[in-house]
Amino acid sequence: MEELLKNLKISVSDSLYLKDPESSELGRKIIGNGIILIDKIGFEKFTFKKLGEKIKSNESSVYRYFENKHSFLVYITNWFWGWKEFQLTIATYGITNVEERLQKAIEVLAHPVEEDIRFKHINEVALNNIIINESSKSYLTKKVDEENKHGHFMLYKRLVNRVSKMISEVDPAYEYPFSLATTVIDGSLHQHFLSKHFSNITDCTNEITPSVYFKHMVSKILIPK
Amino acid sequence: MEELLKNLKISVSDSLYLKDPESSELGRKIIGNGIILIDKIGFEKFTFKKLGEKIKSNESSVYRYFENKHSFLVYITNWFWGWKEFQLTIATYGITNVEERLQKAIEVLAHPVEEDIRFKHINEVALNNIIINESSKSYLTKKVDEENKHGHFMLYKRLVNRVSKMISEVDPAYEYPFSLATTVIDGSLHQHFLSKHFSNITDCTNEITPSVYFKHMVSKILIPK
DNA sequence: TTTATTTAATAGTATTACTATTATTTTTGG
DNA sequence: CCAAAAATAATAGTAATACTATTAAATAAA
Repeated sequence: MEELLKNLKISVSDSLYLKDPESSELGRKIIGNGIILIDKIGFEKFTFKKLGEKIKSNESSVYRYFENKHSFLVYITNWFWGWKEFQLTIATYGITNVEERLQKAIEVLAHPVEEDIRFKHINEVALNNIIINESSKSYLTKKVDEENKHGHFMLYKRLVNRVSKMISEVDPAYEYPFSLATTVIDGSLHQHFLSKHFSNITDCTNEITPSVYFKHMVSKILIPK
Repeated sequence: MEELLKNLKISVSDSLYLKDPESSELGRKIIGNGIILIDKIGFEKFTFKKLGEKIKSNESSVYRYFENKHSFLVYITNWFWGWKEFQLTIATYGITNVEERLQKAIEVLAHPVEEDIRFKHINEVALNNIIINESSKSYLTKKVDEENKHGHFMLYKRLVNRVSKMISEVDPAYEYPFSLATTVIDGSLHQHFLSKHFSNITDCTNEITPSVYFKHMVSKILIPK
């Protein structure tokens, strides 16, 4: 099993890059170091010039892979959600009890991220920080609708669909499975942020993770058939 | 009552501006038109130069009121939360039944915003759009902690506190009143955004507003004493 | 009415977010 | 293994951004 998983690739829509970064060493360096750099200095201060310097390559080389830094952010965000869905699939595989499965899913979604040895060039912890701190900037723009049309948020939407389906399996009569799914997914990012920077307006801590809070929430809202 | 309320001023921490924009005609023009402009072109494209042109004044004049556009965003965000708290206070005043009061509070928080004639120079609908689309950019920065120390998010935090207190009044045993309060407040902004741009991953519509969804959620989670 | 304050106009700077061109290196296909 | 193609690196250039600084003109306050 572990061996089998070593050749995995999260496939991200090709409209998000000019040249597939997974197709070359330089491309993987761009992704790997770009994630570290954004985590370190923040998306606003991040530039392709700085990234070029960091990987001892050139600004223009980075531009050959991504149109601009916004596309880069959308790309790594998609990668993250693809990776999450993949984890969710593995973690819930074989669980036949629908309630138990949903609880497991929430745990995977809302628990703090740990390093994944299966993807060597990507630091998942740094990426998770980016998802918490920067990812909303990928859709909070005037071009959302256009980008959405081009499928730039597909992996996120697919994940929401999957979770909402799990919700409906537990309680087919519940009227807001989509909203609840997005509340859990995006809300847990937000609670992570709050526990780090605004600890006095959240109950989430290192012990009581957002996962605990949301599992409790969902168990109260849904009435198992 | 209406007459009394006409001289209201939402007071925003003075560390957020260089010169109080409420203290002059130009200042109010900056606020009023700045809100319209950000709503129109988005925060990234918004500059003080463009705002200067719009109000037929000068870029440098705007800089005498605000250090930079980020401060401007934090200022109007604070104004919004101050205004919301004010509305909440009025709407829940005199309701003695704690459950009813919390439901009313959620309604005020999560319902789409309407124009408020009491503040002539501010277009609350445009401002609400900004809160939905841009406000998270005010805290998703590398300087959050520093800014937070200076009290730049106080009005938001005060509102969360107030709502969490209402939650605890309904169910003193509930363990996550803060997280639930932030989930309702920020989650409803998010659901508004989704219903506008990602309608197929939310159940919220013009009829089923986030307010309906969150009122249901809270009623399920809390067990009235 | 003079002084202080506010506002407007102009100019200037470093950085950003790119594009374009050319040179050099690497890859690959016959 | 060599030539052609593709990828990468280096350099230069541009318009816009996010400011700062200075000075002039208008307005308000003492």
